[in-house]
Amino acid sequence: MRPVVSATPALLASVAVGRPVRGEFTYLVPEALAGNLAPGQRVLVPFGRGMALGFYLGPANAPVEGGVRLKPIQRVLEDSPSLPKDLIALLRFAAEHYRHPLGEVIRGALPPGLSTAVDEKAAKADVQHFAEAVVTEVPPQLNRAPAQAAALQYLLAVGGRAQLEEVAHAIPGARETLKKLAARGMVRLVEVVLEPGVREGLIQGRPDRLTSEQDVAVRELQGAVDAGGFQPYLLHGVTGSGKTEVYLRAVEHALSQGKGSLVLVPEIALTPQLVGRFRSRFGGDVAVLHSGLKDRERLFHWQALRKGTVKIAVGVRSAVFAPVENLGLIVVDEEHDPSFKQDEKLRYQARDLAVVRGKQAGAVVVLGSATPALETLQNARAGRYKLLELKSRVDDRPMPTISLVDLRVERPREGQVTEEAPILSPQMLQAMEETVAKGQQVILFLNRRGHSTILLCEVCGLSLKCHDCDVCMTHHQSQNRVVCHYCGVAFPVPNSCRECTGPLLKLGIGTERVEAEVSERLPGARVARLDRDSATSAERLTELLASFARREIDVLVGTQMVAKGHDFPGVTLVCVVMADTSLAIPDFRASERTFHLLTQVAGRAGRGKDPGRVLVQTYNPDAEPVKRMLAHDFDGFAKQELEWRKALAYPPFARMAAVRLEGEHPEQTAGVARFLGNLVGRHMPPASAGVRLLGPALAPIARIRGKTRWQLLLKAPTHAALAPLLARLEAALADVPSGVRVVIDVDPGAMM
DNA sequence: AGCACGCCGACT
DNA sequence: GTCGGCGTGCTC
Repeated sequence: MRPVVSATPALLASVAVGRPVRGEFTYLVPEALAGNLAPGQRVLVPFGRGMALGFYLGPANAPVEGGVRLKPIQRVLEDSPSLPKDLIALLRFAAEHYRHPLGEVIRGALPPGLSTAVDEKAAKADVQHFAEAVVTEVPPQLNRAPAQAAALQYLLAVGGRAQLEEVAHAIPGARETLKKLAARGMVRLVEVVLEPGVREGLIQGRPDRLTSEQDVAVRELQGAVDAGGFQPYLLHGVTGSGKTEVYLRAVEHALSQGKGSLVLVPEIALTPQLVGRFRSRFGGDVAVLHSGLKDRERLFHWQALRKGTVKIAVGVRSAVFAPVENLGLIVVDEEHDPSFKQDEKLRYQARDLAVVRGKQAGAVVVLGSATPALETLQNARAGRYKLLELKSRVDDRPMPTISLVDLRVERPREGQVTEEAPILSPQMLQAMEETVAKGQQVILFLNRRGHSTILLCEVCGLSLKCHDCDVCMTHHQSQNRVVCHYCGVAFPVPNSCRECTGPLLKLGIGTERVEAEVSERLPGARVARLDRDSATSAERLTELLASFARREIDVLVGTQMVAKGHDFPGVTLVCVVMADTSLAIPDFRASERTFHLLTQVAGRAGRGKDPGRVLVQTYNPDAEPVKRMLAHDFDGFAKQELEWRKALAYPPFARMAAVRLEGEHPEQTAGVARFLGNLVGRHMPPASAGVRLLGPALAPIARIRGKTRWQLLLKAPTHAALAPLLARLEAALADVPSGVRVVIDVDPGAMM
């Protein structure tokens, strides 16, 4: 019997609108479009007063309740969907899990060229202009043309070839000058039409021998790629054990099987070597995605990946949404790194989404680290991830020897509190002297910017604090200012106490002060500093790193920027100026962070032919992370830390969420806080569900820019137990006055 | 996010 | 009497 066909119901479409509104919207499908819609397509829809960019998600089955007047889809903006199916699934998951409007999530994942309501446009190929020197030295006939001489000089200094843009940046007006030089035949101007990813790349050999551990890991991964399907791995390899080569081989293998790969790294600027190795190994088959890309380049890479002409994407956390076709492999390098967490808009953890994406796409996922996040380690222990270990370094290089300097005993100088309390113990100074004398390099690590971190009145004992935030102002000598590291406000250094005009003591050390002291105590050494203040731009950062790699610097003083995956073979000594700084932070991950940081920075030592040595100054030699790091005992540390976390039900044994609010008017903010606090109280799941409030209900945690910030912390055994409560809260946010900003942060990373 | 609606102060 | 301040609320 034929089913009764009722009068043709209007075709309905479910559309996510690229505006910060929750939910999906239902639109009528005009007859003309009926056959032309595919999920993932960008469409133009009437929304409110005007038009909005929308994303067609699929047919809508039920018309919405209540008498809403449905509007028709206005237009389809592209023939084939920008969004592949598997990405839609991932974005849906992210929107739901991290409680963010789907339309916004989708829009945020697209390159700028596709995130506005305009018709599809193909990205134009990128053209780069190069200048190449034809001569090898500045000829005398340029004596009377200083500008041309300077431009040519620059070109020769950088190896005879540079991008026009770069020269023009260094020497204003160089574009014209170089044209004149070209007319004289001294330089050649070359136009290079770039294929995706083909950039300057050093050709670096593919080592033909792997360590036996690397070999085991590579074979395992290749097998998993061949088998197809989801399989997550934890690649736990000590620093210098050659994890990158394992990634490269796995990606190579996936490529040979026609499968695409996605490689996530914490920060491109800090990992130029890794990017360089991918480029030189795979050339035009790699798209490198980072925040420095111009809109056009971003669009270009997106489309190249979408079409499948480029099969490998290397990028920062947002690249987890890159449209890699036929995805076979996902790599997350330094998976423990906190920069995989996005802290605004969609508050996602890219490492976690990478695993979800792998599951949805049926891909192999490799999370690699020398010091895995405890979450990841627990997943491996529970058998959810397969464990691959690299316990020895490549070329049989020994692990660096680590020793402690107990600052309670070894006072750097006779230790009265003075304005210029010294920082470097005799042992550390001596080690540095020896190292520099041998022509080797030193890294000095201190996780604090500035000169001194506290300005304390000698008479009344008050310390200088930010007017708006409850934190001490840090003295930055180079700018001759005091700066609030919380809100960024800065003003000239006061020469006396605000309250009683007493003299100010400068206490608490930062990298600036360390740099000054090293320069003073090691007069012959070339000293530089690497932190957010000195590396003002990405170029400046690359420049500093390159200069250190070229051994133009003997001692590099820096914050965590120096700790990440750099490979400087000349570094044989790593000094930790004070291991205790990150331990005092009131965060349940403080200990883990400290261990990670210390291990990462120690791993910079001895990556060349000479053995490495690490010296750690501390006031707290019994602190667990310090003690365990000394013994290279990650497993012992992790075991202890996991037991503690389990006993107190912290992640990875529980899920957490923070509800944070911030408002202009204290009373209004407090009112909203009480309102939300009550709401949570009223809708708290039964005790059996295990959802708990952490600490005092809603408590003010900080002041920033004069606004009080409140926070409510929730802990639950599973995400499923937490989600309904969050949904409840989210629904109530509609009633919150606009003067108060509320953010729900699921699994809030380091916040406590 | 836009972009309205809406109810109180300084202007022709 | 009206222009316009931005608080509040809605968008298929």
